[in-house]
This record gives sequence, C-alpha cells and structure tokens, in this order.
Amino acid sequence: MTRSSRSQGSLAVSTLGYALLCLLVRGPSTGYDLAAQLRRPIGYYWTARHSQIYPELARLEGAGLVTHEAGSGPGPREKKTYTITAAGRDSLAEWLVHPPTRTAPKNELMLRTFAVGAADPLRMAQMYLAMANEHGQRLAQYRGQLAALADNGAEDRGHPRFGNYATLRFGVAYEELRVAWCRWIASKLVDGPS
Amino acid sequence: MTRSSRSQGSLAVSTLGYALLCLLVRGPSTGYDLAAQLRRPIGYYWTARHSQIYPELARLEGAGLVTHEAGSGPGPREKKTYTITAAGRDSLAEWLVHPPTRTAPKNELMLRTFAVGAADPLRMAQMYLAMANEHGQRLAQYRGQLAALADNGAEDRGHPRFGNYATLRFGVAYEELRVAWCRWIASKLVDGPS
DNA sequence: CTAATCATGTAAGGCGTTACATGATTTT
DNA sequence: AAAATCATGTAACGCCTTACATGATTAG
Repeated sequence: MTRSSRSQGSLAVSTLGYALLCLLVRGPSTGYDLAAQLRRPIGYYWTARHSQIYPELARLEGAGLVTHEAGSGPGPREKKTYTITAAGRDSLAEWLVHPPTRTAPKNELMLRTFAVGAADPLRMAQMYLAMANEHGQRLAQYRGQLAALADNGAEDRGHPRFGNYATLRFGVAYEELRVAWCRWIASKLVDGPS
Repeated sequence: MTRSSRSQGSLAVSTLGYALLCLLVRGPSTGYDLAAQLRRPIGYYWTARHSQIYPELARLEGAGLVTHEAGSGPGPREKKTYTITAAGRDSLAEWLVHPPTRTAPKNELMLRTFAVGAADPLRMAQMYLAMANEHGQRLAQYRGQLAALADNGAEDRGHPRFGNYATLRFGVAYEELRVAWCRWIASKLVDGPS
C-alpha cells in the first residue's frame, strides 16, 4: 500500500499534516490561504511553503482527514477549499495530547557561541548587539499583538484565540530572554577581564 | 566545478562544516569522536550522525580547511585523525562574527498549543506537566554542569571553556522559561474559568 | 500599462535520518 | 561467550527549499 492510496484512514500523518489540521480546525481554507496563515503567530513556530502544502493536502484527503470543494479559480486550475472531517478532528485531538517527539536542535547562535574564543571579541560583541536589536524589535511586535489579544478576552482558556495568546506569551518571554542573554555576553566580551 | 573537487578552497561550506570546525578548533579528532562530542553541551544546540560527518570531513579536506593523518584502526579501514588548518581557522573566525541566517522554526509544542482548544483540557494539562518535568530534569543537569564550569573559572571570557559556560547559561535560562510556561498553561487549563 | 495578489501545481537538489555493512578490542 | 565500544563508510528514503510553470483579477 503506497502513500498515495485513497480510501484508507490509517496512513501515518506527518507533523506538517497535523500543522495543516491545526489551521483547518479553525475553519475551511484553500492551500494558498494556509500558506499565508502560516505566519503570525503560528509561523513563529512552524512554517511551510506552498510546494509542500499542496501535496500534503492531497495526502490528508487520501487519509480521509480533509475533503475539498472545487470552484473556478483565478488561474488555469480550479480553486479548492479544504474542510477538516470528523476523522480529521479525532486524529488531531489525539495527536495534540501526545508529548512532542524530540527533534534535532539547530541553533546557529549557540553554535557560534560555543566557539566564541576563536573569533575577535569586539566583532563578536557587535554581532551579539545586532542580534539583541533584532530580537528587541520582535519583542515589541509580540507585545503589541499580545496586548490586542488580551483586550479581546483571549486570556480565557475558552476563547477561540486562547491558542494564539498562549503561544505569544511564550514568544514574549523567549524574546526577552534572548535580548537579555545577547546583552550579557556582549558586555562580557567588551568589559570583561582577560 | 563539482562539490567533490579537490585542491580548491573557495567552495561554500555548510553550517554542518562550520559545526565540525567549531569542534576541531579545540584540537584534532576522529570522525567517530566528533560524533560523540556533538553531545554536551554543543549537542544541545547542534547534532549530526556519523553518516553525515564522514562525507562532510572529506568535503572540508577538499576545501583545504582540514587535513588528516591515517593510522591503523580497529576495523577493516584506517583510523583518520583530522586537524584544522590555518585556512580553516580563518574561515571559521570570519563565519563566527556573521549574524546567523534565519532558519525555519520547528516547535511542535507551540504548534500543539496553537490548537489547544481542539483537545481535551485535562489531557492537555497532563501533557504540559509531563513536559515541565522533562525540562525540569534537564534544568538540573545544566545547573550542575554550569556550577562545575564556574568552579573552574570558565566565567572568564579568556578561559578555553568560556564558550561552554556561555551556551549553558542560555540553556539554564531557557529551561527555566520552559518549565515556568508549561506550569502556567497547565494551571490555566485546570483551574482557569470557562 | 505595470505590478501585486490570488491560486495551484511540478522538478531538481540539498540536508538529515535510518538502516546496511564490516571487523578488532575490551568489558561483562 | 556475549555485548559494548571503537572506527569508517554507503544506500535508500523523507523533508524542505528554490526554481520553474501558468494565468486571471485588481490596484497603482
């Protein structure tokens, strides 16, 4: 049984598949729109290009987790609006409560930091300050979005945007940490002894 | 000019290549040993299997950034000990001061959190508490390692292990944040209104 | 009239994991 | 006697990015 087989619901769903279900559970959407939605705030934690999304939607449909309705689109092909099925909701609900599988960490900033002794300290300090700036700007954005959500009552766990609120709270705390750490190491490299 | 071309030093080096140089700048090593070194603490931020490391070392040698000396090994093949070259040191020093290229975020926990409303709140709370536990255990490990480094004087930026110290400081702060956030959302899901 | 946006797909190639393959030495 | 460790490589396959391909509608 190949992966493109239709009419079976027991095929393994990739994390990307669940990411799409996370969006589709909030309402029907086209592949194009899903690509656009993979921005704020979920795009801070998961992204995908349309070249990945279109084949994945076809797989989800083959597994019976979504269906689509086609209509006339702007281009040469039909526009397809995807909707999550009851099986899709069940599959998502079960996946959500499982602890995440550990994925390989990829943090280039910490990789550089591990070898910080092999570079010029002043140039490294400048790099860290530039990163502090970048994270500081993101922090300001996140704080603004968080305040807007709080105003709409999204701190309540029953609110439909509570998920946005909770992820943004993490984002704010993480950016604060990164700004503080970057400033700490920069000052260490400039003022510090030896 | 293909990637396997020898005797040229201008070929693009991948991030994995620089990760290996980050280790080799501390001293010569075999591919096997590099795979083992990609654990504490650099493995918290970057990992690779031996199947990736061996071909990458050959590419680095083709680019003139490392050399190797062969001796008799335990198995059917020769044991190769790699050493960073002066060109390798220069290339690394230049790479270190560049700000990291933005890589696609992959945070499965935040992905799940975005769709938290589609799952059973109590089961989600249990999952978050399990994660808080896991991160709490890592936090204890990191704190132990950090204290050992501090005792050896690694807070000094001139110390050969200052890189380990700085990355671990980030690790401790990050794990603290994750534990606190997981506990916050778990209590929100259990006690919270609605 | 030019550019952006909407909309869907495929192809080539890099990166990374798992599994296959070999075999000596040391520990249990 | 069996298992773990040391040590190096290749092959198959999945995930992901970049680039190729098409074309209507709308905004500047």
